[in-house]
Amino acid sequence: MPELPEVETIRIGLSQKVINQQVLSINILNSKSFIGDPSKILSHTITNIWRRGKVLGLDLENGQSLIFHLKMSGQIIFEKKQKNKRSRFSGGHPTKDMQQELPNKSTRVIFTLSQDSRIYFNDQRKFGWVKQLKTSTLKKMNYGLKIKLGPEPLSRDFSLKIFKQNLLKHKNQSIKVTILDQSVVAGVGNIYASEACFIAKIDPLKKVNQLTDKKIDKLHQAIILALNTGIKYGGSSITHFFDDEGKKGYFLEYAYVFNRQHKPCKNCHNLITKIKVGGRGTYLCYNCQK
DNA sequence: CACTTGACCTGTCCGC
DNA sequence: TGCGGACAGGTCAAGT
Repeated sequence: MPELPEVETIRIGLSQKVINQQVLSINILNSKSFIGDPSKILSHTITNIWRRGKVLGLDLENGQSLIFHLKMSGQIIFEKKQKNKRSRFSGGHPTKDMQQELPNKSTRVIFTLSQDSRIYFNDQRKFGWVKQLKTSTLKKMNYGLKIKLGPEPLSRDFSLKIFKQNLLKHKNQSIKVTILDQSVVAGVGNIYASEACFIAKIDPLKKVNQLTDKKIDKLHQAIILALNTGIKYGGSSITHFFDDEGKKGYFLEYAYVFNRQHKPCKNCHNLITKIKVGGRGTYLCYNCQK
C-alpha cells in the first residue's frame, strides 16, 4: 500500500508525538512481524524520526533504531489514552475515519510509550515488518532491504543527471517498471508511477531507450510533482491506508488516472484504460500518453 | 545476463 | 448463498 507520500504523512504526524518518549514495552503478537532484538529497544528514548524511500525509522538515544516497512497493508497508528477514554485525535474530535478499535485482528506489534500512549503496527497481510538495527549500520544494511536504494526523490540527490544515469541502466525495460525499481529512485510505488507517466504524457509500456532527453526531463519533474501532490492530500486511501491518527488520505480524489478506469481523462475526456505492466495494474489515457 | 513469474498472507469482490 | 478465481499500495527468490 504505502508509497512515499503515505509514509511521509505518517512521519509528519508522528514526529510531533513520539520524540522524547520512552519505549516501556513491546508486545509482539505475530513473531514474523518483528525482526531483531526487542530488548535493545526497551526502556530507551526516541530521539529522531525519519523516512528513506518507503521505510520509516525511529532512532533511540542508545544508538539503536526501529525501522518499519508497511509493504501492502501495514499501518502505524498512534494512540494516546486520556483518562477513561482513548483518543487518536489531538483535540478529541471524533471523525468518521477511525472506526476501528485497537488492538484488532490485524495488530501485529504494540509499543507502549511513556505518557500513556501507544503505537500499533497493524498489517492484515503480514508482509510488512519492524526491525531493530543499530543506527550506525542502517545505510550499510540498505535500511533493511536487499537492494541499494536510489536517490530520495524530494531531495537534491535526485538530480536530472543521476535520474537519467539510473534509468539508462535499464534501457530495454518499460518506463513504468523502471521507475518502480527502488534502486532507480526510492519511494515510487504503483499509484504514483501511473500518475507520473500521465503527467509526463508518456506511455508506461514504452521502453526507456525510446525516451528523448526532453521526455526524461519531464518524467523527472512529474515524479516530484506526483509525490508532492500525494503528500499535500495526506496520501492515498484505497482500503488500508490511514495516517498515524487513523485518518484517511484524499489524494485519489485528485489522481489523474489511478483507479479511474472507464472514467473520462481529466485532460481530454477520453476514457481511462487499465492494463497490466510488469504484472501490476496500470492506468493510462491512450490519447494523452504516447 | 535481463526479464518474468510466483511466493509471501489475508481479505474482498465478482461471475457463475 | 456458496464456490472458485482474480485481485490488492511491495519486495524478493526462483524460473525462463
